[in-house]
Amino acid sequence: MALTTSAATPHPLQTPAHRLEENAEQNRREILAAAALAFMEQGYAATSIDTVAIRLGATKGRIYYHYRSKADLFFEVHREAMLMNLEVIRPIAGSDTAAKERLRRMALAHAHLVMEHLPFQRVSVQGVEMHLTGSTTPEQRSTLQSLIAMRDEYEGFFIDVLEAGIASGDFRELSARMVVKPLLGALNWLTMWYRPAPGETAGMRAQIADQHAAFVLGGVLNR
Amino acid sequence: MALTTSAATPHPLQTPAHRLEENAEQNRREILAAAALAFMEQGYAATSIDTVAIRLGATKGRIYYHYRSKADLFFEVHREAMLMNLEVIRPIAGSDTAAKERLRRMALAHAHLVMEHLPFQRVSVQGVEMHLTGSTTPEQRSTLQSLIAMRDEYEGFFIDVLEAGIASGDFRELSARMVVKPLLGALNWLTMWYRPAPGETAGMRAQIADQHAAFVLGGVLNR
DNA sequence: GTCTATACTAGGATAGAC
DNA sequence: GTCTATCCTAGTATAGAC
Repeated sequence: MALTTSAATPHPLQTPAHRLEENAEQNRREILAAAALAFMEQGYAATSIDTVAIRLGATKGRIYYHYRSKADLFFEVHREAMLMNLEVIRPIAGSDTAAKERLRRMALAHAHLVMEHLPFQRVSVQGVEMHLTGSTTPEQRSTLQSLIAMRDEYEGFFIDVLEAGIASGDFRELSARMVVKPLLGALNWLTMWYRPAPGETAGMRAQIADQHAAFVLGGVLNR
Repeated sequence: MALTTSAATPHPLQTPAHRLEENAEQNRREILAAAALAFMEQGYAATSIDTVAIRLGATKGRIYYHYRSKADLFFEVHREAMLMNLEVIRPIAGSDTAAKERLRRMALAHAHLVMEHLPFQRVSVQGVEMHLTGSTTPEQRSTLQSLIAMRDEYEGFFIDVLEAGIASGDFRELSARMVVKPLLGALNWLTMWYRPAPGETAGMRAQIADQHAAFVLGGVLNR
């Protein structure tokens, strides 16, 4: 091995800036994924930074260099999950389709999101129950607010399609704000029991997603 | 105040044995209720025995006298919740009613159970996600097994009525084992968002329960 | 039966070496 | 940028007084 070549982390002067940022970005994503996995398996409170680090084949130091605190790490995982979901659902919610079909597609997409990004989605559900109210810094509180705003926006997409369907007579005359809870609850419950089977195919996930979409659609349909 | 009268805890020789046991039983129930509340608000891992004790206006000593460990305390709360649910649902599930109506009543009852015993039910949901697999003693593992058995029995009641409805053609041709997940998920999601409003009436809860029962019934109905 | 005092450990977070 | 070493608090659990 040549003594003059750089270590794993190249010297800034030898590397274009954007390349560096890519690496840093990649690094952070790797940490987030490991954290999401740990939070899914043990829950936020029971997860130690050490176990996340070990998962990465590293030590605390690496994590604390990139994230101020365990709470911040959790928030980043949560934000990542919300951004992902909004990005997928927003175009479907905004599409010019009958409420019935639109809701079916949204439910289908959400079920797929949950199954295919399970660790992040599990964290996102833990975020709902999050009990960080006491010990958070004012800075973290504002982060928490923005996460809640994203969640509200997301729920809003479903409320909108429900109201459209009620107005058109496709759906029963129900309270959209109320029924959106069991609707998303049925889908999010996947995070509680679904774990990918060893040799699972996309077809098996599609079947689960179909069943769930049919279930929640039936739940609001007029007959 | 007479000097000869007993303190809060009377001497055994002055009190009939069954009376003593009632007091002990009452004492444990009080601890369980405080623990359930704390576990609901902060989650199992983030709850300290100290905070449960403070809630009781007592100290750790009182709790550790009655329960060996925090895990045992959690298990007792969980068991209490499961016993409660089984007791309510079993007779409905066993009643000689058409599947459609039977499921509606079971869903209604479950929704009411969740709302009216929220702390215990929230713990029961936390139990599903429970990650105690590593650090439990063999004794605790067997307790955990019995809790899982109760949960399976409970879920079984819903699977049975679903299969009856499929056989009779009232429900769609779906996999009962699969659809029971979003069904109970929709109802259990109540533990995530429902909190009794300050001056809440039984009528308001009945309305929520009705909406939920209608939703899950619609989810499986044939059309 | 409940309290106070205390032993003991895990884990969040930081400092400084490399 | 990551590691090692360390500080420090919080919290489980127990012992012994009352």
